[in-house]
Amino acid sequence: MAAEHYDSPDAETLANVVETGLHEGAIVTLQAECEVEYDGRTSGYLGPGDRLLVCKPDGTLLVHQPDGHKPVNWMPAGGTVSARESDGDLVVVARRVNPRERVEVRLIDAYGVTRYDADDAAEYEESGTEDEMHAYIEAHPDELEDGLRIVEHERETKYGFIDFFATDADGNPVVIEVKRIQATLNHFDQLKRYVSLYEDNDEVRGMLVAPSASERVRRALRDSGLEFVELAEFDRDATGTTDAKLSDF
Amino acid sequence: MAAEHYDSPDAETLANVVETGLHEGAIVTLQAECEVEYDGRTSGYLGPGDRLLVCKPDGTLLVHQPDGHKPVNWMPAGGTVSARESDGDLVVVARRVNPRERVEVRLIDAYGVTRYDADDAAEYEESGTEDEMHAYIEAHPDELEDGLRIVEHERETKYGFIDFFATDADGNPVVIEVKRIQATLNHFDQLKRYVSLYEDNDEVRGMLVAPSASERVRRALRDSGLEFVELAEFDRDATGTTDAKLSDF
DNA sequence: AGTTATATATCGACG
DNA sequence: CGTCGATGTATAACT
Repeated sequence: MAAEHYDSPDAETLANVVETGLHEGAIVTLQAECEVEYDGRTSGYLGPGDRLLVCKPDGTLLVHQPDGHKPVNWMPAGGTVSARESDGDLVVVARRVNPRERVEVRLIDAYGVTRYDADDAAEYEESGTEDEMHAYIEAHPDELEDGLRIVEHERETKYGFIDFFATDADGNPVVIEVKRIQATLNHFDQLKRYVSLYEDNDEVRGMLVAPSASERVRRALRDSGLEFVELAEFDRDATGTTDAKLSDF
Repeated sequence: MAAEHYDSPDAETLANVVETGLHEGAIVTLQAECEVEYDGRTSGYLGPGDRLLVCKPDGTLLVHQPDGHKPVNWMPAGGTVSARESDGDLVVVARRVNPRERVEVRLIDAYGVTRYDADDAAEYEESGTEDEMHAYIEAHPDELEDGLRIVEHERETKYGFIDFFATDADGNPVVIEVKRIQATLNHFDQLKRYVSLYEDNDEVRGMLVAPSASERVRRALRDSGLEFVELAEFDRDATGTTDAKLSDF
């Protein structure tokens, strides 16, 4: 059996399942009333309540309340998760060094614990990312503007990487920043920063490529002499980078 | 009992526990071999493997692999999670409308399922956030520069919100952007955008306040005539906004 | 519902 | 190990 469950475990069982399970590469989940302390980049306290704890062998710890996508407290992978008894209660502690931080969960009442020896070699295959949008633009620069020619992809400058450095039909340089999602003011900022590298050249153009942009962003671009180009849909298959086996649904 | 566990559940039991549990406000966790499809903002496929599923009554669905902080697939709160039989397998589907997206998990082999009627009224109390840093600066502007006077907090402009609008000892205006973490190029961008609103006024200063900044960011600031002010530690208690009951540890 | 900015963001790539 | 930029970012605040 890949999963072993214990109902209403005592502190000793809990400590054993957590410590041994994690050491042997299993995921350990607990249902328990608990209180939580965090100290690190900020600090905080969560009073007693029923939560779901997930401990992974890579040092990940998640504390989930009944609502919401994000764990209320957590530790990312890379640290250590351990369990010890303290005053008859079990205390689960997750730590890491960089940055130095700690999550401490004191279990008041454990309803259940499950050791799960999960075997998973699969990797997630994703399609429609910004990388694919780049590949599509590189293959179809005309979609942005007639006569546009890509000169360089990911050009490094002292202010960061420019998505595309191109030339237009008249041979003038064009700095291009590409976003997969609706353009924001920060994206405008980013483009402006890159264009500012060439401010001694009046001929240089700046182009923000995205599926959409708010009126405020469009105005900011206009005010700075920059351009917005809408690119909503791009043929994901045409890039040749997709190989996910998606069944039809 | 707050938690009910079923070992090696059949598809009917699974469907019942998921549907009934979620409907009645419980968290449902599953250990199962499964494959996952996502379609929405992007699309993707995850081949068969052992994962932990977490379903919450608010429509949250999490699919966790054995490693890593982030779920490999998920649905945020606000949608619906449902379970149905298909070809003898159980299929868990999470959907939402805005944006329109769907996660579909086909269970190949379920090792265990737990219904958890969690009761949690506590709220997380946090200290050391950027809000508190703002409160500290508002109470102690001298920490940034002698004679500095805060004129306005969160000033709205056509290009977004300015953290602080202030005047220096000489009465010149100062635009201040505050970051709780090390300053990045994006933060520099943001400050520069706000300062650009006053570019007709040569006297206006721009100040980026953060615990640290990379050399690249400092150079970018210098090149644009903007200033960096280091504010690493601020007395969290002095702001009067903390009321978390942190036990000493 | 749309926009803006924050986050204990996390994560990956690159130097 | 630091820095930088993407993320199906999620989330809160405000319009």
